[in-house]
Order: sequence, then C-alpha cells, then structure tokens
Amino acid sequence: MAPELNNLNPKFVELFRGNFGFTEEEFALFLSLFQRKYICKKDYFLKAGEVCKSKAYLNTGCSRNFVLDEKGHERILFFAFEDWWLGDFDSYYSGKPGTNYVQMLEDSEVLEISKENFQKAEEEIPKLKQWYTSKMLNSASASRNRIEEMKTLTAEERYLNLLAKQPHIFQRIPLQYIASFLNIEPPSLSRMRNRLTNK
Amino acid sequence: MAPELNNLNPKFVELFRGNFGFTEEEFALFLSLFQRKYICKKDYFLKAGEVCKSKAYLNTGCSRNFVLDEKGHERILFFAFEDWWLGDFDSYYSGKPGTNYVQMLEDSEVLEISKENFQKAEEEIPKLKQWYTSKMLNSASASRNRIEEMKTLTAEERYLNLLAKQPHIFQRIPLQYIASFLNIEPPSLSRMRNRLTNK
DNA sequence: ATCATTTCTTAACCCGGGTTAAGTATTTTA
DNA sequence: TAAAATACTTAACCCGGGTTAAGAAATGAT
Repeated sequence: MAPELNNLNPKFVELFRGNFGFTEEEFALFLSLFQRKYICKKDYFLKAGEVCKSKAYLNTGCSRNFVLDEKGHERILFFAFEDWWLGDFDSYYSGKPGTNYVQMLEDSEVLEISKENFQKAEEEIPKLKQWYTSKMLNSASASRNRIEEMKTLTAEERYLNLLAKQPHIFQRIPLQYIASFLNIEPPSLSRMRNRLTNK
Repeated sequence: MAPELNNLNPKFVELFRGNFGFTEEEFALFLSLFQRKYICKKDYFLKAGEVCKSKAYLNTGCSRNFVLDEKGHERILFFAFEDWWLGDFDSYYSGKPGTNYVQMLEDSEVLEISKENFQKAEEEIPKLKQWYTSKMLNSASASRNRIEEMKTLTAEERYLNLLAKQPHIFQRIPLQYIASFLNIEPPSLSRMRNRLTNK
C-alpha cells in the first residue's frame, strides 16, 4: 500500500534526502505515511465544496486546478505536472470547504498523505518544517508575481510568455484549457494564434 | 528617534503585546529597533529598481502599491492604510531590485525597521517567528484569493464588492486610482458608475 | 477671492473579445 | 474501419472598454 522507492520520481527523493537532509530512516518513515493512488483522466482529486484533508505529490500525470465563476464558467488557475503537489491549500489550512476543483487531464499516479499523517511526520521529523516554510515563501511569491503578470500583461503577451517558458504545456494540454488559463475564450485564442502566424 | 508609546497605533501594541504575548521588556526592545519617519503625500517609500531593505508599519496615512506595464501605465496592486506594512516583500527576501512602487497618497507616518534590526529582533524574541509565519500564511492566502477574484469577477462586480466591503476607500482614494486597482481606465469607471446609478 | 492644479465626467471613435453556431479536424472507442 | 466523442477553427454580430481630447467640477495655494 505504502509507496516503494522504485517507480518514485527521483525529484521527490532528491528534495527530501538531498535538499532537506532527511536520514535514510526519516525518509523511510516519511514515505510510509503516504499512500499510492491512481486517478483516471477526467476524474477529480478534489472538488469545490469539499474539505481538503490531504496533500498529494503528483508522481506522473497532470491536472488542471480551476474555480467556477457565477455564470458557471470554469476558470483555470494553473496546471500541475509531475513533481507538483495537489490540493486546495486554503481549505487544507482552514479546514473549511474549498473553492477549487482539481481534475486530472491524464491518467495519473499520486502519493497522498493525510493531514494527520503529515502532522505525525512533522513531529517525528522537525526538518520538515523547513520544507513547509520554504514552500510557503515560494508559493506566496509566485502568487504575487502572478498577480503582477495579470495586471501588466495582455492575453497575447501571456500567451507568448507561456510559449517561450513552458512550451511543454502545449504538448499535453488542450488549447481550450490554455485559453481558460489565459482568461480568454477558445475562439479568441484561435484568432490570436492566427494573427501571430501571419507576421 | 525611536518611537514612543504615545502616538502609536493601539493595534500595533495589541498585536505584539496581546496576540503574540511579548513581555514588556521584549516589546520595549522591539520598539527601540524601529525608526519613526514622515513621508509627504506623493513621495515614495519605495521605487521599482530599488532593493527593499526594510519593512515599515503604517501608523497614519495611506499609500498605493503599483507596478508599471511595458507601456508605462501604472497598475495598482493594492492600497495600504493604517495598520498595514509597507514594502516589496519579494525584493526584501530575495535581496534583488524590486518591481513595486509604494507612493503615499496622504502625509504619512511610518515606523521603519531595517532588515538587520529585524533579524536582531528575531534572535532576541523567538516568538517573532510566529508572527512572521502567520503573516506569510495570510499573505499567501490573500494572494490566492485575489487571483481567484481576478479570474472570476468582472470589473463591475469587483467595484461593487469594493463598495460593499471597503467603502472607506472611496472616502480617501481618488477614483482614478480605484480604476487602476480594478484594472480599467477612469472613463470606463465613470461610465460604469453612471450605468449603475441609472438602475 | 482668485488662480492653478488636480480630479472627474462626457463624447466620439475604434477595436478586440465574448457569444453563438456551424463546420472541420483530430482522437478515441468499439 | 466506422462511428462517436472531443477538440479546434471560423464567421457574423454585438457590446464594452481603450483612447483621446475637451470641458466641468472640486480642491488647494497664494
């Protein structure tokens, strides 16, 4: 049930064994608190209204995190790929029902750890707090940058940025979702791409 | 030079003495590491390109935090009022030049604490880490909510929200800045307000 | 009180994106 | 391979917001 070292994303090992200097025993304990889980394409790891009671390391696959606007339109906040963590962190920390949907866009494999098990891990492995803190700093910083980006760049500029910095997204994510991520409708993205190739 | 207890926003005392249980000595030490500073209306606490080497508690007054888009338009990220903290936290933590302008919209009084002094305080008063951590959590959460809001609400809905939840803003902040905060141009805000009153 | 500055509104014009719907292309499934 | 489901593009129409510029209103300074 608990994950084995084989078939485990090497970045996971590198992060905790390397970056945060877990001993072999600590790492083994940590790993034993996770549960390997498979989620089919189109199924949800989490839906709005649910309380998020676990985090999950995305070992293989990808997902889209989205919210609904009052007209019921899905608005994609971000995509998650291998080596990302799934969850709705506001719901996780507050214990209240969340607003986020996390839907897999490919058959995926995750390592899930419950809130209780994670607390257990924190008690046994104090170093874990460092990870948590650095993750929080990065996440806060990323969100602020994202806001600045949304404030200063047009949809076209954000599209070109995406193309330049994360071209892999276009290999795996349907354009309609990329449009939603850019906060425009699919026809608008089509027109934009058309405009851009005619230059 | 260092601030006295009089003329100090009671919320400041309440936060550290109350919420975080600073002893009288700890609080006195903490306070002694700040410097009272006056910044005139229209002057800047910080400009893009500068490295942010301090935080400042806004004792009285208000400011706008903005960034420039590539056409040179000012895009307001948020307004700060009494009991907020000024700074560009990405620049503060990274030590690199920041992107944010912090301009006072009223004659203001701040309590500024340098990075070095804050580190000193953290060494002397371990409890301070708690404040820092809770602030980080809140800030990350606020940013995520802000992104969701920008993703799901129209400018008109965000305007109505603002009116309902922070009506005081309209008493102190010129409409042109509120327009920038809502990511629209002043004529558009005017038209919107006109539309709304004719209902 | 007067003048200057700042702020807000209004009008006219244009353009890009939303919307809807139809049609094409691609992928998946049986 | 055929049929079904999914994904993408295109066209036509409309509307709201950007842009510019001018004028009105409010605020501040002398």
